[in-house]
This record gives sequence, structure tokens and C-alpha cells, in this order.
Amino acid sequence: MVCTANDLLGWKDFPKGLRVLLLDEDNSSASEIRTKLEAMEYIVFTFCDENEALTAISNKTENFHVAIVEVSTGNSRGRFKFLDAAKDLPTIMTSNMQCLTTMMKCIALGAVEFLLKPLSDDKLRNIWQHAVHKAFNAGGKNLSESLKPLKESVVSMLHLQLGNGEAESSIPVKTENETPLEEYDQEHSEGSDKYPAPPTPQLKQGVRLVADGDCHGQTNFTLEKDGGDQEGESKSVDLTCGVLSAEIAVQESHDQVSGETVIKEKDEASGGCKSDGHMNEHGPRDSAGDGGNSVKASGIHHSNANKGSRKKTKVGKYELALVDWTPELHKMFVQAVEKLGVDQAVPSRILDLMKVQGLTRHNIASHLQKYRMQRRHILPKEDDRRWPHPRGSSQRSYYQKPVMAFPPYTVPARHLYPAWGNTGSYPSGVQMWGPAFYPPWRVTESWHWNPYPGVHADAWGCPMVPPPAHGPYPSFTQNTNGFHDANRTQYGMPQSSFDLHPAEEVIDKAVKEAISKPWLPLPIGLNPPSTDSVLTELSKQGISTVPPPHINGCHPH
DNA sequence: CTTGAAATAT
DNA sequence: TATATTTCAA
Repeated sequence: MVCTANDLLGWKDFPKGLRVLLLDEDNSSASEIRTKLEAMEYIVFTFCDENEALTAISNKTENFHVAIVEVSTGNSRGRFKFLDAAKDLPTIMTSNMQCLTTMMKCIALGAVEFLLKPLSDDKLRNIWQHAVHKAFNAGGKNLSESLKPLKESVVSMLHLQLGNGEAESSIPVKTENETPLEEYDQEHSEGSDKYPAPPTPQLKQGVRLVADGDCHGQTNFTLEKDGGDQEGESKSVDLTCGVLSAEIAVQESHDQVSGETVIKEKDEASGGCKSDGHMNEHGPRDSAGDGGNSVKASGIHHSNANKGSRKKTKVGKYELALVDWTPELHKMFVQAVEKLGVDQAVPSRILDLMKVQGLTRHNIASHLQKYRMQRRHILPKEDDRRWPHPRGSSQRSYYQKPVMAFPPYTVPARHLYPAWGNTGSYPSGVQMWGPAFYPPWRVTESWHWNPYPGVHADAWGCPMVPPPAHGPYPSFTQNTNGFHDANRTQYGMPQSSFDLHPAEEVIDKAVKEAISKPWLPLPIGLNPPSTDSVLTELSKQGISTVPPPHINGCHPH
């Protein structure tokens, strides 16, 4: 969401009056939930019987904003029916049991969330989000009557929040999937939507664009290509998560003093929208003296993540180019390499292909170096033996050995390109070096390089709430077990050094690979939920026909 | 001038 | 430690 904590402050009692349909056969549970919800000023309508609930919604759907429906082994069939009938109503499923199949069915049938019992205050407090989400997501069309006013009120609230007119045009009530709202905080927004940061020196104010947590795969980077490396000019490029915020600071440089050290760092203050007004302000509006300007584009970090450890390059006397190889950047990089063919992939060409301004050939060379090193580390030793690198001599040809020219898009390449291991700084488990060759149709969605330690992602690459021991999707770990069989066949235990490793590690690798290669067929009908294909697939199979495998403790129904 | 790799810095 | 930048030899 775009809404920052600040935005939400004004909403404090927002959910007040939201009407919640509660369907729970367990009386004590129902009353407990009801009590909690009412304490939060939701209006709760409790039903023990799903037919009553169905009647209620069919009579007047618009009376409810959100539903909480308990599901158990015994009543799942009916609950599915309810879900199906209540498509217009954001429905949260809740249960005592952790059954992946059931969860999936619920979600596939349109449930907005699956919460494990007990429903804590924390879980309940924000259920309004689903109502709002639905309100915006449904766009104009299927928006139920009850949600329209909700939507309007939210819009107006945000409006007020933004206040000072200018930005109002940027409160697009988008019907698109992603962030419904975006806040542009820039003075001249004539720059198209696509290019947030026209690097005119005139900009005295930063351009900030707040994006929500998930990185939609935009790749519009617009960074000024500096006119050349002039001394005294400092530049940093920091492309992060979604592209999105750019900050241009104009610093005055009186004269090109030799040792000038221009260091710019992101303000340490984390908290979302805080603006680091200070020093950049003084700069005169005029563009005249743009002696040293720095362009910085950075995504908004998740509030917890930045502790002001912004990378600052210390400065020599030359440009300082800070490149943060974000997922998007890296993706572009890989795509470029892929396009060129590995043997043709030299920094200059990659640079051309990437068309990311602000990147230098050096940056790419460096990244390429790392990329190759990783690959090489991974490549089966055979290859090394067959194409030993001539040490002193032609270093250039080393990487052009046939394996690099591997035919694109062939699955067998799989084992050759495992994940670029997670490193300490990126614990999320999804960072990887993409294979140089993989089906491009999946590229965009399967790329997850999560530079933010605080943000976790699950095996499917969906952002996931960090650790709560019993989060909404508790079964994922079990789930990964499902990969093993499939991997054992496909994984094929290459000629690598894995042989000697204990099975555990092998399995670990396999799991990682399965996780990091979502485009490959997964065994149990699991596909990234992020794609519709999953849902359709599920609905094709799981719903009307038969639920997939059995996960322990799971009742088929 | 470009590249790859090593050295170095953060 | 890992990654990004800088230096350097070819």
C-alpha cells in the first residue's frame, strides 16, 4: 500500500462501523471473535449456520463489508459453497487446522486470506484492509453497493491527507491490480508518469514516489546520464525495489576544489515519508550552477529495513557511482546477457542493451565479473577440465567455452544455474542469479531478488509476512517436502561435487532450486500463486474435481 | 579503448 | 563476509 503510517494516523477509527459477517459454528470462538471485533468498533453479525449466512448475503449483500468464515474438516464443503456465493464479499477464512489444500481451495475460491485460529487482536484489527482493497480492486464494475461509499471515503481521506492540491491528480483510483494510490510529491509533475525523475537541475526538491511493498516489475529507470565524468561531479545511482523514488539534490560547488568530498547520503530517518529537506534546499532554483549535482533514485524501503545505512561512497575526486544491483537491475542485466548470448556478452554491449542510464560500463563489468564467478563456481568441473583456462594467456576466450553457448531455453540447463546462494545480507532466500537462459515468458514474474532483509518472501516469491511462528501460511515448509520427489528425477544430481555431500544438503539444494525456479513444473500442482495460472489450474483441478495430494493431517474433505 | 581479473574499499 | 568500485595488464 502506498499509505504510510502517517497516512493512516488519521484513520484511526476508520474501521468503525464496518460490517462484518462472522460465520463460525463454534459458539465460544464466535463470541470471542465477536467481542474482539466489537471492541474495535466493527459491527458484527454472527451466524452459526451457513445457510443463514447465505441467506443474509443473498438478501442484502451490501450490508456486509467483510466476512470471516470459519472452516473445519466437517464443514468445508459448505464453506466452499459459501465462498463461491459470496464472491463480492471479501471473505477471510479461518480455521484451527493447517491444511494446505483447504487453504488453497479457499483462496482459489476467492477468499482473501486464510487465518489460523486463534484470531488475535492483531489479526482482526486490520481486516478492514480487505474491504478497502476490494473496494478499489473491483474498480467500477463489480463494486458492491456497500463498498462504494467506502471507496469514496477512502479516496477523500487520502485526498485530505495529501492536501495541497497539486498531487491530487495523482490519486488515481486505479482499477489496476497494483497499488491503487500513488503519491507523487513533486512540484512539476509534467514529467510523465513513467519517468519520475527528469534530472533537471532545477529540481530542488526530491521526487518521491511511494510504492508499496511488492516490486512490480517496472523497469523505467531514468537517470541522467552524466555528461561525462567531470571532476567535482558526484553521482550515485541507487535503484531499488520498485523504481521509484528519485531525489535530486543540487549541491553547489564553488569551484572545483581538488579534494572536494561530496558525500550524500540518504537521511537516516527511516520512517516512511520523512523528507530530508535540509541541506538540499539552499540550492538556488536556477539551474545555472549545477556544478555538482547528484542524482539519486531509490525505492522506498520498508520502514524497518533502513537504518540509515545507505551506501555512501566515499569520494575520491571523481565520480562516485553507486550502483545498487537491485532485482530489477539485475534482471535487466541477465536479460541483456541472455539476449546477447553469453559469448557476446561484454560489458559495453550489455550496457547498450540495458539502456539504464547512470550505469557505467565499469559497473556492468564488475557485475559481470561477479556473475561469471558465480557461474563458474557452479559449473561442473568437467567443463573446467575440458576447457581449462589458459591462465596467463587469452583470458577472453575462457568464458566462451561451449557451455556458455548453451542452447537457450532448455530445461536441462537447470542444474547448471542454481541460485546465487543467499548471502548473509540477503536472508530472504530468494535472491539468485538468474540462469542466463531460461524461458523469458517467466522471467518477469519469477525474478525475486530481495534486497531487503526485512522482507521475506515465500517459496513462491510472494511477499510474506515475516516470522510469526504460526503465520497465515504455516504449511509451506511441509510443502517443500513435496518438491523432493520431483526433483529427484529432474535434478539428476549432476557431475558436480554434490556427490559427496550428505543427503541433507542435496535435498536442500534441490529445494532451493525448486524454489528458485518457479517456471519449472512443480509436483503438487503448486504454482506461484502470483500468477493466475495457478488459480485457474487450481480451479480446474482442485475445486471442481479433486484436491491434489494429501498433506498430512489433511482431510480431503 | 575495451575487457577481465585482481586489488581494494565499504 | 559479500558486494561494489577501482586499478591494472593485456
